[in-house]
Amino acid sequence: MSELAKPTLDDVARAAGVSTATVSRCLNAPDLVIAATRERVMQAVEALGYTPDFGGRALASRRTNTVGAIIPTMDNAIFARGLQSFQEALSRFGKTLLVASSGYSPAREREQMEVMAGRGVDGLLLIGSARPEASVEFLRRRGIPFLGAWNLGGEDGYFVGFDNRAAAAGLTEKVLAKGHRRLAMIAGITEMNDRAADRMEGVRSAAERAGIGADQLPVIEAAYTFDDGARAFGELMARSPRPTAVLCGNDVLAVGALQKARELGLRVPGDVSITGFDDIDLAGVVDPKLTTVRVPHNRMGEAAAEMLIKLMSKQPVERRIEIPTEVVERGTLGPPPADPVA
Amino acid sequence: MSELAKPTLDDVARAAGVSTATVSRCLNAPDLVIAATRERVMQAVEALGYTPDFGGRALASRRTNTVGAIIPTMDNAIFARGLQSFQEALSRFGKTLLVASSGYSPAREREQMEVMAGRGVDGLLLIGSARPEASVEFLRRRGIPFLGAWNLGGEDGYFVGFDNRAAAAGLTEKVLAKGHRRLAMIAGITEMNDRAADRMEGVRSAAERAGIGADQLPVIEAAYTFDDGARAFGELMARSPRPTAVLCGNDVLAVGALQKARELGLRVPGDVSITGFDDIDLAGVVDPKLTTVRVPHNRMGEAAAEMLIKLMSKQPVERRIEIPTEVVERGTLGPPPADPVA
DNA sequence: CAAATTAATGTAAGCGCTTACACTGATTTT
DNA sequence: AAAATCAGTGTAAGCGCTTACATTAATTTG
Repeated sequence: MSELAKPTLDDVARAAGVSTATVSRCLNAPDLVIAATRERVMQAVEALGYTPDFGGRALASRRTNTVGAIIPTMDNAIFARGLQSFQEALSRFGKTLLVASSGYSPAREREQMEVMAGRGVDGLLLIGSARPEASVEFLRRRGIPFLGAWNLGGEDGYFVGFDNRAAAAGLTEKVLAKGHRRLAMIAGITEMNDRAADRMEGVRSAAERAGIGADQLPVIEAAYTFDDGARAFGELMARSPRPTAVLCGNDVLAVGALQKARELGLRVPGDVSITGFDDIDLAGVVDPKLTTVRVPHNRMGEAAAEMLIKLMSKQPVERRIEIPTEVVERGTLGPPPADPVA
Repeated sequence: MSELAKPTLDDVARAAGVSTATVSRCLNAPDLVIAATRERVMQAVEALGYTPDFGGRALASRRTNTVGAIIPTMDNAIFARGLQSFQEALSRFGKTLLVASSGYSPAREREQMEVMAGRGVDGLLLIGSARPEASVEFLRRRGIPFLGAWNLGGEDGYFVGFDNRAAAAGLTEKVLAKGHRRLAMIAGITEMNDRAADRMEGVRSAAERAGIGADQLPVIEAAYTFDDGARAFGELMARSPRPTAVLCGNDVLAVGALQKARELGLRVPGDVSITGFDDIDLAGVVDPKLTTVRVPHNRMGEAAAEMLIKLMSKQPVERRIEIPTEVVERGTLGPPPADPVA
């Protein structure tokens, strides 16, 4: 219960009858110390319940063993899952994770970067590549290695993620293959969100290749909630001619759409097909189960950790690691109705 | 692009023509510095792109403005949501969040405590109160203020959370009020998880009060997956007499149960009622929608941040803050069938 | 108006640690 | 056997910051 003064290196050194340098070496490079001494030191460490002070260590060694992550929000299964794996992997390397959230705002992301930089993070995990050049420049100036995750970025920088565009195109092709010609899309908000933008691009390009121009492919952008998905779906269904397949930018929107369909008395996939993206838990639980794209966020989190650690220790690294995705065909995609509503 | 040497307090002081002390004061206690000087200093800060070094600051001030959280996993909506709110609230107070996960293991939690202590966190968020006394003692010795969240603990310590036991009892009473007498429960794993244990206790005690003894209330503990919920539900349905209502320790288990019910050709709630706990997104999406207990994790996260900050600054604090929960009646609870299966 | 008080800033001593360098004694090389 | 090398340890100089105390100038007080 008594609040002991925290023991310092000095205390340990005195207790073990050695210099502080030797204690430090025992902790950081045990091979440099002869076994007998080391043992004596370790006993003192144990006895005093010594744990090194982070501040002192950071100051002296210019390293923090801390990695930062700035994500839009943890309250979104895809980030939570990826982050969890990332953290576990880091932990295995003895690194600690500092978390901040940007709420999808580049300005807030920048602020958090400064916080992280001030904290002396050895490396930084960011989401995607859509950010002001000034933010990137800031990190470069500071010499902080960083990584864009969740998608594959542009010309330079390091990335580990998914080819959202190709995946969306692949899914669209499956939809087209079922015979659908009247497609529509409920996209996530694409501004400053390259995942959402890429997915939209993917759908558009595949449609284009099938001779369906952008003018024939209504797209509504919707925020990340069931309600927004439902609302957008309602709008699309009010159009004439009515789309026979609605591709959604993520599973949450798709589930919202699905609920709205039920509400409108439309059968899925009898009257209209719906697809999602991400394959979060939800996707397998709704009825019918969602046809979607599986995006293995946990594998990505791990790969990101490995990559960042290499980057931090100046080991050679591939510039981008693509984590493969996979279309999961379940119940919400079928052929278009024989007599679509004009 | 060039990797500039990070500017130090000294650089700023020189640029502004003042002492380092004055610069430090500008940053930490601006009132102590006359406006003109302050302005000059701030300009220098701006011009050099100075950000204070965390290590130096921590070392000199014996404070880190860092708060740790050790949670079982972020990959669980209830923790992710709470943690997100916690982090946002902390951020408003200028604190940064260090995250570690225990994977539900007390040993691993203890390890992470030591990591956090080494990092000099000013305070620590833990989950629940089920942990070895030695772990608690460790934090006390170190003088690290800490908080149990997500449920209300025992004799001493600070808590912000839910009365899981009372909430479970309340839900059980609603089930009983529908006329059910043959209850069963699929609980979460209760070992070292007081939330799961409390929920089980709540159900048991309410049943007891209604004259249903523990021997008449089959309970299966299941891990946190759909499959485990489904499996447990299958086992319960094979019993004779068959339960008419299955109370689940969380929504994930309940959804698993629901799926299994469909698979078995049982109507919900016609043949059997099912209830969940937590009211995560899932609950409103399945068909029929889940009757469950709403547990406002975001409010809890915020309350936890406020409480911990008070604790850290030695302000007076209530020992426990209870966040109210609420039964949400939706589609999966109905009266028992007229002719239950013996 | 001298003395006392106050306001603004400077001086300098660490905070706990790492690490370059120095030192010692033992081992290897020539 | 002297010289060179090396392993094991100690000495001590910071790392960048905060803050107690000292100093100076401005203001108030008796």
